[in-house]
Amino acid sequence: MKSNEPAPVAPRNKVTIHDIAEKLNITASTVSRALNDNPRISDVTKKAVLKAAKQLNYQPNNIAAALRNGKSYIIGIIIPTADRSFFASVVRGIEEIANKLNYKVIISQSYDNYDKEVQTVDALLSARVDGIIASIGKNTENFDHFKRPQEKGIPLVLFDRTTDDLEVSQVMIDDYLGAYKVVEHLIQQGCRRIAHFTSPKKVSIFKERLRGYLDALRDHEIPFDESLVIKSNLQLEDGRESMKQLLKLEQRPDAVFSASDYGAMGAMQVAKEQGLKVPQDIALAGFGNEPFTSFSDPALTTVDQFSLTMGRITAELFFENFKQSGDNKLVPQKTVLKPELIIRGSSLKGTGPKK
Amino acid sequence: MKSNEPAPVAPRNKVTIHDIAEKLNITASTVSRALNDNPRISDVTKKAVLKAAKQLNYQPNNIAAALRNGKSYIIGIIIPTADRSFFASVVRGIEEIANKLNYKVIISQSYDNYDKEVQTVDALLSARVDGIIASIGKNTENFDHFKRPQEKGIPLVLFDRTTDDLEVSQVMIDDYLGAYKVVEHLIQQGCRRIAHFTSPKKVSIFKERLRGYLDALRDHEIPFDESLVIKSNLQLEDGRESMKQLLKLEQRPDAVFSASDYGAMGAMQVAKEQGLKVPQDIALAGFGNEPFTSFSDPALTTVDQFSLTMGRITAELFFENFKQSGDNKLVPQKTVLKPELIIRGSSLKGTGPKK
DNA sequence: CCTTTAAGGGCAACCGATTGCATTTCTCAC
DNA sequence: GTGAGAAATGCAATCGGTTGCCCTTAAAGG
Repeated sequence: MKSNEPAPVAPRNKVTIHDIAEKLNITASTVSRALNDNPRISDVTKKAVLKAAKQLNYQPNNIAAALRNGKSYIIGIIIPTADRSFFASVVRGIEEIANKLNYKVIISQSYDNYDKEVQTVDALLSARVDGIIASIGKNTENFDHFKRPQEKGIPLVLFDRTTDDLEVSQVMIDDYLGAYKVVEHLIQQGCRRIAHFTSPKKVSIFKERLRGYLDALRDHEIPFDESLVIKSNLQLEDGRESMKQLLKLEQRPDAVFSASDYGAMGAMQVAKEQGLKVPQDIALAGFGNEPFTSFSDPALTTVDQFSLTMGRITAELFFENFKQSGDNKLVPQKTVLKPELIIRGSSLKGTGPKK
Repeated sequence: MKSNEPAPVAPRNKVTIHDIAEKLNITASTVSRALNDNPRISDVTKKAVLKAAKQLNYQPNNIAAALRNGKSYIIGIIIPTADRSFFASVVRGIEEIANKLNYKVIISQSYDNYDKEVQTVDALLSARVDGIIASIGKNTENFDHFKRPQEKGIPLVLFDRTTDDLEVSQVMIDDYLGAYKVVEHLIQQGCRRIAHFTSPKKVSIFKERLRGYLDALRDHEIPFDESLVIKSNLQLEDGRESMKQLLKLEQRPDAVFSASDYGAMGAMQVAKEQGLKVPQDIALAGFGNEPFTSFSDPALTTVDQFSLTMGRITAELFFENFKQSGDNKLVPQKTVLKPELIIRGSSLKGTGPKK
C-alpha cells in the first residue's frame, strides 16, 4: 500500500528553533532565549517552547551555537596512550571536572610518536576545541607545536610529562621525591648495590627519578656505580634485557629500581628464570603503581602517582586559567603532587625496619 | 617602552577566508574553492591563495564548514573504560582507519554505568558526531538510548559487547568458540572438574562463553556440576572470592576457566596463597589476553581477541554503512572474528598432548 | 488623560565556509 | 567583426543559533 509516496526520504530530523517558532507563532529569537532561560522571556512562553521542543523532538545544533559563540565546549586531551592505567585515570579525573562544567572531552593519543603528536595538536585546533590538556610524548624534543594553541588563544595545560621550555601551567608529581623514597627504602632493607633503569629520553620525569636515585645513594653514603644505571625504553622487554645485562656483571646488584613498572616486571621475570629469589637475592621496585604490579608474585613495590587526583587538579587548574584568559596574562602555575611509596613483597626482606 | 599601546588585546587570530580574499582582491568563494582544490579555479589563483593562507597563518574553521555541510567529520566512540588493554586497542584500530579517511575520533567512557551511558549518547549526538561506535556497558539492559542515533540518521555500529535487541551492524569475536577451545584444552590436560567464573549480567559475551564451556564438557562426556559455576563481577577481587568459595567444596575443582583475565588472576593469587601449585594442583585459564596475563607466574593461559583487528574491522564496517546511509536501508551486518587460544604455563601440565 | 517605563518580543545582522547560479573575460571560429 | 562557448570568478543564499537594538503593549505615575 501507498507504494507511490513522495519518496521515503530519510526523516532528516531537521527540527530547528525555527520549526518551534513557527509552530508557536513566535520568532526564532524568542525560542532561542526561552531555551536559554533568558529572563526577558515570560514563563508562559518558556513553558510553551519547552513543551513544543519536546513534542518535535528538538535537538539543539551545537555546531551552530559554537560557530556563533566561538566556543565549542569541547576540550582536547592529548596523551601518549590510553592503554595505561595512569593516563586512563588522569583522563577520568579530568572528565569528572569537565563534565560538571558542561564541557565534553576529546581524547587523542600520540602513541609517543612525535609526528602524530604534532598532527594531533593541529587536529584539535582545527576541531576548534576550547582548550588542550596534554602529556608530552617520550620522543618529543621540540615543543614548537605546543606553542600554536597559545598563539591562537587556546589555553594549554600540561601534566606529568611536561617541559619547562614552554610557558604553561603544569601539574606533575614529585618524581624526585618518589624515587628518593624508593631508594631509601631499598637501602633500609639492606641493599647496597642498587641498580637503576632509566630512559635516555629528554623527559623530565625520568631525569628527576634518576636524580632522586643519585641523591638517596649519596645521602646514605653508598658509592655510585655507573655500570648499574641502564638506559632503555623501559618496556617489559627492555626490562628483561637490562636485567640480563646486570646479571652478567661481576658484582651483581642486590636491588633494582626501575623508573617504570614495566621495566621492573621484565626484571622480575628474568630474575626468576635465572633462579634468583625476589626479594632475597634481589629486591625490585618500580614506579607508577600500574594495576598489574599487585598481580605479580611477589607483588611489586612501586610508587603511586595519584592519577585520579592529578586529573582533577589538572582540570581545575585548566578552568581557572580558562576564565582569566583574555585580559590579565595568566602566570603559569606549577603544581607538584607528593607521590606515595607502596611497599610490597618484591622489596620486603623483612630485615630492615618497616618504616 | 611603548607602554601606551592601544591595549594589548589578545591577537584573536581571526584569519578567515575573507581576509585572504581581501588581501588578494578576490572573493571568499574563490578562496574557498581554491583551498578545496576546485577545478574551476586557475592554478595561478590557487597558488596565490595557498601562499597568502600560509602568510596569514590561516586556520580553517571546521565548525563553520560543519554547519554548512552538516558533517563534523568526527565520530564518537563509547566504551566502558579506556583503562583496559582490550578497549584501548580497539580504539586504536578504529582510529587508524578513521584517520585515513580524515575523520577524528571522540572517545567517551561509560564506566559501565547505565546513566552515564545514556548521557554519553546524548552528548555525542548534541556534539553532532557523524556516527557512533559503541561497546555496551555491563549493566545496560535497556537499549532505547541506542535507538536515538538511528532515528536521527546517525549510523551506529556495536562491537564486542553487543545486543541483538538493536538492528545495527556489529562486530564481535566468537566467544563460544574461544571458551570451547579453552575448556577442551583443559580437558586434554587431564582436568575433569573444571570450574567456570561467569557474570550474572545480561551481556551476550558471558552467556556465549558459558555456552562454550557447557558444550565442551558435554562433548567430552564430563558431567556438569552446577556448584562449579560461579557468578560475579569478574574483577580481581571477585576472582579471589570465587576461588575461596571453590576451595571450600568437598570435591575441589582441578581447573578454573574464568570468563575474564582479572577473575583468573584473583584465583591464581588465592590458589598460591593456599599452597596450591598452578597448574599441577589446579589449572587456570582466563579470557581476553590482557597484557598482565603474561606477567604472572605462571603466565596465564587465555584467549586472544585480536582487539586491534576488531577495531579496524569495526571502523571499516562503519564507513561502509556510512556511505550507504541515506538511500538503501542498509542491512545490519554481523561480523564474527575467530579468537585464538593462547596456551601458557597456568594450564600446561605437560601430560596431555599439546594440541 | 497624558507620559514614563518596564516587560515581552521581533528584526536582522552575524559567525565562517560552501555552492548553485549568474556574470565577466577570453579565445576561437566563421 | 561578431557570436558561441569555455574558463575563471563573483554574488548571494544558506547552515542554525545568538544577540544588540528597536518596537509594541500595558501598567504605573502624576
